[in-house]
Amino acid sequence: MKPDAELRSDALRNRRALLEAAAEAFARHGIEAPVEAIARQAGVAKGTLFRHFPTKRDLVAAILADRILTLCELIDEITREREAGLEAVAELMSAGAAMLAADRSFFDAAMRDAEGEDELLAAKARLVQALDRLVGDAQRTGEVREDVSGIDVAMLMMAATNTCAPALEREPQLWRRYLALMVDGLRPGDTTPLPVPALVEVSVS
Amino acid sequence: MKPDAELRSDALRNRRALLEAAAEAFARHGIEAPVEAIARQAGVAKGTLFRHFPTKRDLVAAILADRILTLCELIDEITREREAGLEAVAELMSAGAAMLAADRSFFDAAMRDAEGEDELLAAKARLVQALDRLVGDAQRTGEVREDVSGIDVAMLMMAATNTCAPALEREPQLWRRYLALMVDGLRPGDTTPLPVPALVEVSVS
DNA sequence: GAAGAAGGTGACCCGGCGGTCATCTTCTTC
DNA sequence: GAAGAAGATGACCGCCGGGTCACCTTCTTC
Repeated sequence: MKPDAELRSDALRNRRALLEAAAEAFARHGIEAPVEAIARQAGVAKGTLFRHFPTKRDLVAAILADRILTLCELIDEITREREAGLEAVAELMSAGAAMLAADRSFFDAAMRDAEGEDELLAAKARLVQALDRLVGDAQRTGEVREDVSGIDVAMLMMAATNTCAPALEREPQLWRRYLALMVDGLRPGDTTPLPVPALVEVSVS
Repeated sequence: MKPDAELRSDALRNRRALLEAAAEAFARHGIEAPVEAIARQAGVAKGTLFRHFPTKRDLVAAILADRILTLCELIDEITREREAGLEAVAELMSAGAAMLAADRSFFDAAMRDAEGEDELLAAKARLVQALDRLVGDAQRTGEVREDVSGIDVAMLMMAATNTCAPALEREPQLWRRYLALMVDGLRPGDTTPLPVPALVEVSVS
């Protein structure tokens, strides 16, 4: 996709409206939100949407990349302002899980294959790096067990919200319960040896 | 649906073939497996499927109820043959998670609203009861924290597999890693207070 | 303000899927 | 073995949703 600067003024406006409408639609209805509805919400025709994003997949990827970078910035902020340790990890997990809970499409999008979507792959790589640093710092304080990685933390965040997803309307905070249990599973001490290595990257064929 | 005994012999045969084909199709392709393919696999026409199960939903419910009752029997067996404690709970979680990992439709089906599907509601109720007993026994030994319930255990089982689901083909055992972390979260001792009460029943509008 | 390029439009196409029904076949019963 | 009830069939329907394209509109540039 062309850089924004090369776009005509009306095209740029439409592109932004589309991204905004898509973000809202995906959050509310999940990744299945029809492109037609997104275009209508943005005040443009379907053809316009497909001019900016040749496939629905591209649109999803654009929004997901943005979300992931937001998370990265949050990690940087926590790293700067909080003391390293389990609390810092828990704070990040809580914020990330809240984002996942507020956006039905986030999990689905995050776990999809991102092959060929460079922007998205870069965002994911940056996230994993930031998470590993946060977790590593916490491990050095002795507050987090040694055998978990940044990706594990991401997986647990997703696990806590995703399982509650169908119940979110009734119990919008339910994920906090399971996140707390999972944070307790990160403590060192009396632990079960982990039987399988963690994934190396968060992507899936 | 009529009791089997009242069915004509050919109808009974077809019904069984349909259930078998559906179980396999749902396990392999998830709940989205088209009814057409199920009918073909069972060697009957689509109309026949809809005679036995008026909606796809009914077919899913029938299979799910069967799966849930299998889990119940497993719990009974563990209760009889193993000593109560965290190990017993972990064994059940492992078996349940393995079932979930082997059947892409299990989670989706389990979290759907079951309103009006009496057979299914009964099976779910029985499962929750059995889980509460298993967990309660373990708590009495002091090996499991006091603030979790049977439903929590079910949720964690689902959380472990569901989050790995997109990666299952690459890493079919990955769920074991997260299940182990979650089991460690069930230990008493240094725990975070759980911020939200557990659900009372596993069903969702 | 003319001209052409960039962008916008929406009717249309297509494939997939759940579900229906008039019609034909098979089982059961006496 | 006749009759009728129960069951099976598969063409058909309607809906949905992603994606296309020939044609029209708007912006930019000189």
